[in-house]
Amino acid sequence: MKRNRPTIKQLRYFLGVCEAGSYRRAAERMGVSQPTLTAQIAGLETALGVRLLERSRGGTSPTPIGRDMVPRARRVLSEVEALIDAADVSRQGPSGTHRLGVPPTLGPYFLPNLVPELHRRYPALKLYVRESAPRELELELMEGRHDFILTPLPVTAGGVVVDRLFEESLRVVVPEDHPFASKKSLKAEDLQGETILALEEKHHLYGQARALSERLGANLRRDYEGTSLDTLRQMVGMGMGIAFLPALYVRSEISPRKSEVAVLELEADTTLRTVGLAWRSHAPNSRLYREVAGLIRDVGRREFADVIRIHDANTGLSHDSDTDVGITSGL
Amino acid sequence: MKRNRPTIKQLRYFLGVCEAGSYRRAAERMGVSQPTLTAQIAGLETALGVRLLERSRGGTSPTPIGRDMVPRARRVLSEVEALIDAADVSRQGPSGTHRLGVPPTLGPYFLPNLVPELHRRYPALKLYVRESAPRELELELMEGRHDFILTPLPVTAGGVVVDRLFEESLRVVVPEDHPFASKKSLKAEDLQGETILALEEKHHLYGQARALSERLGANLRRDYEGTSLDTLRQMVGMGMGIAFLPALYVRSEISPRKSEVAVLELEADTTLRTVGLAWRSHAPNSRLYREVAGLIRDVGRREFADVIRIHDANTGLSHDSDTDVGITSGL
DNA sequence: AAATAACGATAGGATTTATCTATCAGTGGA
DNA sequence: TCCACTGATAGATAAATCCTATCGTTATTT
Repeated sequence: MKRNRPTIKQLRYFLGVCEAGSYRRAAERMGVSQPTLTAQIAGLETALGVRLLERSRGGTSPTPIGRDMVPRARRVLSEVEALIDAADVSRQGPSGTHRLGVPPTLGPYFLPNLVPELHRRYPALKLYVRESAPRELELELMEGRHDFILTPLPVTAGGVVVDRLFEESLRVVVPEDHPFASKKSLKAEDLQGETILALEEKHHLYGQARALSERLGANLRRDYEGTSLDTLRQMVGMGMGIAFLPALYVRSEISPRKSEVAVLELEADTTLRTVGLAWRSHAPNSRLYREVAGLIRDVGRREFADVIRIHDANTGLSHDSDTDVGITSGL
Repeated sequence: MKRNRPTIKQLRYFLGVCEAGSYRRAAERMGVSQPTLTAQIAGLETALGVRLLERSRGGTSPTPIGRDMVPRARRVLSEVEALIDAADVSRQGPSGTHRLGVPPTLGPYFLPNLVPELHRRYPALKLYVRESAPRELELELMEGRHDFILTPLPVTAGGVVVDRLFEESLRVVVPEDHPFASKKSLKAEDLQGETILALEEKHHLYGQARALSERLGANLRRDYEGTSLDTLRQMVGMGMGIAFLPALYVRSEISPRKSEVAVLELEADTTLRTVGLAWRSHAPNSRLYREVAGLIRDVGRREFADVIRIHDANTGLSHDSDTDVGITSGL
């Protein structure tokens, strides 16, 4: 006696017969032949090793054990239906939980503007945002920890599609009692000899600060490194030095009035970092991610026109020319 | 593109690949070939119309939609496992909810002694007891409302197996102020001219009372019929007449001391009714029901030896010689 | 008592599905 | 560049599914 596993089909037929009260009626109702039901239910009975139906002249009704199985079978089928429904919803448009990796230097200041827009546009889509040091984002993307990442460019890994978004300028932040505090902008040579505070090395911002410091003849202070933009701001406020901070952060977190630091622009067009959206070139949702990139540009144009410079959408720029091919056609 | 329904197998393979992180590892782990997984999961993907896995060099991991499907698939499988487990339990021994039909004149007085015994013997078995008028029990058994019935004999319907259990004697119940009240037993001729109270016609007891009344020359009172043994007893207590009551009822419900009625034996060996256990001859659980019949006899011998006469087990007595043939072999 | 009707089971055959082995094609790392 | 790993594909075979037609039994009708 071969004891296979029950199949969904068998359970469907079983319930059909229970509801119809007869093989023949059930067969007609379900659009199959009566012998098919006989065979499938016989298969289910040997699979379970249990007699489920009591056959008689006047029809068929479940045995006591069969009666116990009816609600169980129903539960199986309803779970399957739920699964199919979920898939159907997915097919309508972007859905599921997509994991977005962001650098802590960008996420908290940009995403609050993006998320509501995204939710309005793709109601079935859930975004799971995780912060990681920019250096690690790229690696984690390849490892599959993120589905797509908001990351400083360039991205060096292969098999990754990158969509350039915008360039963010840096601002100079100085203590309120610093001689510069009264100025509006600084010339490049003003910084000579100043002490510069930076984040830890794993952050992209560290490299920028170091390059700028070297070029302008300032001293990068390495004994105290900030672990976040907020601590960096506080270190500046304490008079430990001055810092380069992303304009986006400055705009959303430092209010000009009640602040112990002053913000200045720097007259040097190299004080920028380029941010892009990146995903694995095999990701089945490339189309969605490209649309999200467009959305980010829109939000940037609308909300942050004064602090970032938006790039045009780049249709073909990628490290890997194969774009999305997938069943997910509805995107 | 053919959009079938997903199968349990496909879901199993899908979860297998998700857990293993690669088709090949999953194939090895699950004892199938890798192309099998490729084909089945491709089938699942087209069935759902959704891309579930992201294939790449380093292995395979679920897409965002696929991740949403994982817990759903797991739920389907665990429901199926629960169903299989339930069947396995059933196969160990009698289980499920069996519906026992009993006449109200027997159930409340006999079952309290049987049920605990039954539960001890078949822990997985649940008994759903329903009372019905004896006349209707037989019909309802055939209609499938009961799985087996405790019923007065004879049973006339075909396709029913009957196991005779015991004969229950009747007692005569008279008001306390009745001349008979001081006697211990009555002779047949004592009842001549007495007024006899009985239940409604649909109860088996009515027929017995009528036959006895006719034979002994007593008057059966038809203007007031009792709806239950208790009302009958009360009617006797009020002095409306005397009644024949089942000895089982009398023993469990009428205490000799604080009662407004007196109980007497009748010296006539026709004061009996025969009770049997009956079930449809096609019932897959005939074996169980026969065992229950044995159990009932044991309980009767132990608890009610003074009021009922137990029949021997009848191995072959049935209206329909075909006995149980079924998968339910473990009984 | 015989005909009728309804039930599920069975037989045989066409079709589809599931699975295997062997091989291919792409990709990342030594 | 070659090696090792991934999943996809091709072709063959075994298994399952499902159909039509028919059988055997039982309950009702004539």
